[in-house]
Amino acid sequence: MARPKSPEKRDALLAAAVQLIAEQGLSVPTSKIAKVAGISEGSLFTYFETKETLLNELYLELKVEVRANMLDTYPTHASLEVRARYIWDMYVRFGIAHSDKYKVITQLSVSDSIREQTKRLSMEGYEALHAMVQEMFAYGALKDQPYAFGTALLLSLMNMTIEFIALHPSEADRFWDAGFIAFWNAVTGS
Amino acid sequence: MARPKSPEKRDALLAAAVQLIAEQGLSVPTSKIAKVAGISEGSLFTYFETKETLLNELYLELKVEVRANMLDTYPTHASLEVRARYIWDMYVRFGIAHSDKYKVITQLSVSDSIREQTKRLSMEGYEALHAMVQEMFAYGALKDQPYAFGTALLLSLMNMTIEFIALHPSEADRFWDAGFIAFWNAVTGS
Amino acid sequence: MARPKSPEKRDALLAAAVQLIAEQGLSVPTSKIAKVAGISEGSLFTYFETKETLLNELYLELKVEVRANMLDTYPTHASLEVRARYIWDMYVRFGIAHSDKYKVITQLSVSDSIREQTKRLSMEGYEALHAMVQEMFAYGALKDQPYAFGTALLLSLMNMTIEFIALHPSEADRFWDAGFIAFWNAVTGS
Amino acid sequence: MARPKSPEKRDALLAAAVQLIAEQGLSVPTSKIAKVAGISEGSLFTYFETKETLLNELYLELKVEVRANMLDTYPTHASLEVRARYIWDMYVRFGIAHSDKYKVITQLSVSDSIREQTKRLSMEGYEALHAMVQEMFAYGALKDQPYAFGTALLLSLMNMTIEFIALHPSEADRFWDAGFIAFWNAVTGS
DNA sequence: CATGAATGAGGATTCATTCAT
DNA sequence: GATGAATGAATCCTCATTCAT
Repeated sequence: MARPKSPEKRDALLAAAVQLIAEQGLSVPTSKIAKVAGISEGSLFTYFETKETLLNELYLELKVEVRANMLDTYPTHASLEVRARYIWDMYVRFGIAHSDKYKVITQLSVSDSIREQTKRLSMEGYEALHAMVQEMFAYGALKDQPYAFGTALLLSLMNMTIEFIALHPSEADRFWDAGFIAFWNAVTGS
Repeated sequence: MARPKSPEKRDALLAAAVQLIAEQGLSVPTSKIAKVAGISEGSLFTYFETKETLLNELYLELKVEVRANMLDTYPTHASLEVRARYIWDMYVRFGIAHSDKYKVITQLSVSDSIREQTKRLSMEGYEALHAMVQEMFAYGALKDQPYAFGTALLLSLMNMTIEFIALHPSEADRFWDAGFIAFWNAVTGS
Repeated sequence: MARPKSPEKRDALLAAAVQLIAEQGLSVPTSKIAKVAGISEGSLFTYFETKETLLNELYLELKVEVRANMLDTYPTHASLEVRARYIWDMYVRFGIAHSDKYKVITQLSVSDSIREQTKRLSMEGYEALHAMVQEMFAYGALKDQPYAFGTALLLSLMNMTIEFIALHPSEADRFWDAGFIAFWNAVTGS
Repeated sequence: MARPKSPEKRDALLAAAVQLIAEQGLSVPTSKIAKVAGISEGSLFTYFETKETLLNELYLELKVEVRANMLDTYPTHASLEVRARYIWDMYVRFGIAHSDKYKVITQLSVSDSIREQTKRLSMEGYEALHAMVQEMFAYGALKDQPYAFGTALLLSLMNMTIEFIALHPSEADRFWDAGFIAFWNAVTGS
């Protein structure tokens, strides 16, 4: 449980993994990851027992980063719309600014290497967001749905928006706004 | 004059690929696919030059099936809402009824094995859908967006709905409807 | 033993084999040979039981062609030098004019696919040449060697000359002559 | 700091390759080579990136050995005939004593796996021999030919002699001498 | 006889993981 | 701990040959 090993190397490995997976997919050899991280092939396995472990920890780390980004300075006391827009902006901005990390999360999400346990862990800590969604629901046609439906909907529209902007970067602002409006209408419409 | 290439075998290979990829991911060995299809390992390559080709043809075949399912009996002359709901129902139904095919499409979509050409081909034939989205846009806040934004939005919500239902199958109907309403509001809301 | 099958197809197969082996080596697939010959993959095996058989028959055929070329109009009654030069010219000319056949003979000679029996057969019919070599030996330092040594020597110098000319084609005539002189001196020198 | 790459294993692989290629031709599986070398199948590829690389390095190694054998104790200041005979003896002796290596060189020379670069490298370091040939030319009918023609001639006669002796080992000495005399007369005759 | 699909034993190479140094 | 050589199962694909049509 103790982790006496150098955290720098661990981070270097994860960073290398992000870069390489974004470029070449989940099948990148561990040896390549180690080399890009400036670490020996064998040492990778003192930081991560198996490749699968590396992938799971990477997934968690990225999800944590995304969540921190969205929620650490979340304006709890602002108006509903301000808060919703805040979430939207932080997530979409992250997806655009860190397209490699975004891609990796996407790849890992559909892969079969992420354990249930990891998935569960990655979904914790979104209380503020759930609350927000519930508040939004109150006004509209989705009022009887569980908040999880709302967050899934939000996530799906944010992802769609990020991917659409990736294809049409010159009109980023326009789709950024349009996406949010669509979300707002979807959830609050009656 | 020789034994003709048998479409049944081709289909068996594709079906085996669907089953195995849904279960085990894109990394299933071609040998397993051949075995499940009841065909020798080498024969697979008389039907598909490479594994990549198999994957591309599979992708196309599945997309074609989805499209046919959505559009072959599309009620062109029905009201906008009926038509929208028709698309929604057919796609979502397909995703739920053929969760293995649905998973395979998802996996292939994010993989790097699908060629640009294949992607392009898979996007043809959606004119009716584009038209429908444009009609919907006319009424709402998204009126200035390209129809592609609308179809992306539709696709993303249908997928979200399918996946949500897969997690909560006992309440399928409820989320099925909720998803549609969300979509309707998202696109027509002002 | 009877060979009722179309000799044209057999010849086409051998010709295709010459071309492809010269270009790509002995490992050319039989399927390629068949295709270039305009014959189906399986039919190749009605003309030649195995690939090895094809190779052996090809070797023999080429050797026979070379021999015919050298000896069919051999000037039996001409002077020794004229006869020697005749052999030299005919063989070297063949090697240069049919570099593909020449290459194939060379490849087959060192390969392990030619049976002893084939090698033996390919060495028959050189009586005139042996006689000539023996006549040459009479005058010089090699007088006590078996004629086979002389023919080996001749062959080796002709091959060397062909290969040298292949590398320096612009000065073909010069090396052609020089080779012959070297041979003449080698065998008749005292 | 890790286990260092062992030159013994590299040598064992090369030696195994020599043995097996001499016996079975260039198509020996890498797996067999590894097994005979007492090394795991995968390890072969830590010593040689590809089979082609193994073959090229083997070729070079053998050529270097032959050259060293011929030239390392070459009697630079001896008479022309002594020097010529020295070359002849060393090369022919090598060919007879190491018939497996000799065979491998022959096979590789005609194969298409040897890169131009490798061929070029393998031809360096023969200055003494070139000089010797040129000296011999001075006396005879070949005086106007480039020295390369002379070395080609020498090589071709040495190879012929080795192969002839391989077929008639009981009379090795006789053909050994005869070959040299033939060479001497070929090059110095007028 | 001709055809070319079917077969399946290889074959070169890769790669996660282990372990000697 | 760090290193990278060692391992060998696994993978995609090839190809001579057979055989159904």
